[in-house]
Amino acid sequence: MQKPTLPKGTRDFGPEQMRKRLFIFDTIRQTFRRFGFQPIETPSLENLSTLTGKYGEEGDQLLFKILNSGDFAAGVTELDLASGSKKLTPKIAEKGLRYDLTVPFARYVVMNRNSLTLPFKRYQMQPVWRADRPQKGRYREFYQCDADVVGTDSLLCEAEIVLMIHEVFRNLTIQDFTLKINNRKILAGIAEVIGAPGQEGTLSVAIDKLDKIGKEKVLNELQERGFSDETIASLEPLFLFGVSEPTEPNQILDQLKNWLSASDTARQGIAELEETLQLVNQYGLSDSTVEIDPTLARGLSYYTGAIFEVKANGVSIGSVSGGGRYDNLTGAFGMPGLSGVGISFGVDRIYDVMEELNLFPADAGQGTQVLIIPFDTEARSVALPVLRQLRTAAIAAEMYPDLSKVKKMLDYANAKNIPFVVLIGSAEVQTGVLSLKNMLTGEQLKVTTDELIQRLG
RNA sequence: GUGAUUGUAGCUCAGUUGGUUAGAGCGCCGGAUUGUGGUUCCGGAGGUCGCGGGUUCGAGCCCCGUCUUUCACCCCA
Repeated sequence: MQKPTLPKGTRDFGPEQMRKRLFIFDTIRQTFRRFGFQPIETPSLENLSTLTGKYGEEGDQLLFKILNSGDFAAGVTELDLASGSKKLTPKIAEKGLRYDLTVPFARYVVMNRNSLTLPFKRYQMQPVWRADRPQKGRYREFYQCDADVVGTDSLLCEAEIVLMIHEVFRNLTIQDFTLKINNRKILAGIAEVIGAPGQEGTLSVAIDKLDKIGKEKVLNELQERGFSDETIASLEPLFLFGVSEPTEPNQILDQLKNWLSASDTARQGIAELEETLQLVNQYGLSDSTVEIDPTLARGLSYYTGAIFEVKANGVSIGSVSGGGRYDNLTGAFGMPGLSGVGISFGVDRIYDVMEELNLFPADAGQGTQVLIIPFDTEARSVALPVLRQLRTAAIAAEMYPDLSKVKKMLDYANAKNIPFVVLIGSAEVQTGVLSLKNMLTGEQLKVTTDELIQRLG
C-alpha cells in the first residue's frame, strides 16, 4: 500500500471549489454567447509538429510530450541517443498536450476552411498544460477560456474584446482591474526609430519588465543583449510614459505620434489603437478603464497587432487575461493571409483573485435546497411523490437515504448547507401535512405540498 | 531549466543538545437526548513522522537521494 499523490502542479477540485469555478465558467460563457461566439472543442492531444515552433524556444521547452505507444524505443539507435534530446524527442514522442487554445484553433480553422463561414467567431473553454515550475497562480494544468475571431482585420473585433473584458470582470464583481493595451506595430516602430529595426523581439522582452525591475536594469539588459549606447539613449522618450500620473489615452497617443513620426509601421499601429478606442467610446461603455502602455510586450511570438493584458489590482497574482491580434498563425499550416484576434481568460487565476478578495457570492450555484427527512419506511412512501413534485418544479431536492437519528440527518443538512428541511413522521403521514423547517432561523411550520412548492419555488 | 524553501493525525500546528509508549486545538465517531441541528458535558477512533537509503547502542530531529509545497529568476493564464 502506498499513499496516493498528485503530479506536481495539478489539483483536485471538491464540490465547494467547483461551485465557485462553475460560477466563473458560467459568467464567461454567458458573455461570449452574448457577443455572438460559438463553442467548439479540440482534443487535449495534438501532433507535436502542430505545437512546436509556435510559442518561441521557451514555449517549446514547456510542452508536455507523450511517449509513443508500444515499444517507443524500438527504432532508437546509439547514434540517436548520442545526438541529444532535441533530435531524439521527435523519434519517441509524436504527440503532445496542448499548450494553449489559440494554436489548436488555428489548426482547426485550416482543416475546416471549406465549411467555415468567415469571419468565424468561436469560444473554447478547456484545460491546457505547461511543464512549468509551479508557483502562486501558476499551475501545470489550468483552464483557459478563449474567444477568437478569424477572417477579418476589422478593428471592431479589438473593440469588442475590450468590451468583453469589461463585461466579464464586471459580472464577476472584480471591479478593480487594469486593462492594458498596446500594439506590436508600435514596438516595431520604436525599434526602427532608435536604429535597431527588426529587433523589437529582444527589445520587447526587456522593456516589458520595466514596471517590475525599473529603468536602470532594463537598460543594463539591453546593453548585455548588444544594443549600442546610441540606440539605448534614443529610447529615452519611452520612459516618460506612465511614469508620472496615468495620463489620458489621447495624450499618450499624441506623445507617441510625435516621437515615432518617422516610422510608417508605428503610425499605423497608433492609428489602429486610436480607432479601437474610438469604437469603444461610440459603443457607450461607461467607466472604461483602458490604459495604453507602450511598454506592454507579451512574449507569445505570434502576435502582430494589438496586444491586451488584464491584471487585478490589489493582489499579487500575474495577469488574469491576455490576448492580441495575429496575422499569420494559420500560415504555419498552409493557409496564409488570414488575420485573427482573440482573448484568453485564465480561470484558475481569476479564482485565486476572487478567493483572495473574497468576491464569491454566497449563493453562487447553490446545491440542494431542501432535504426530506423520513422517520420510517411509511414516511418514505409519503415523501417520494413530494420529491417528484419538488423536482418537477425545478427545486433541487433530495431525501436522506438511511433511516437514522434525526440529529444525524439534520447534521447532514447543515454540512451540505441545505437551507430547508421537510420532516415526515407518523403525524405527517396521518394528516398529509408536512413540517417545513428553516435551518437558518430554526422556525418550523406546517405546510401542504403545494404550499411547500410555492415557498421554495 | 537555475537558485532557495517546505513536509509530523482529516485540518492548523507543538515536539528540548539525537534518548522509553510522538502531543494539542479544531474536525470526525459514539453517548447524555428511542421526532429536532449549529451551545454544553462525557467517552472514543485516528500517525509506516512524505518516500528510500545511510550514520548511531538509539533518528521525527543528523547526512545523501527522491517526490511534494512555497518563492525568486525565466516565461506566462
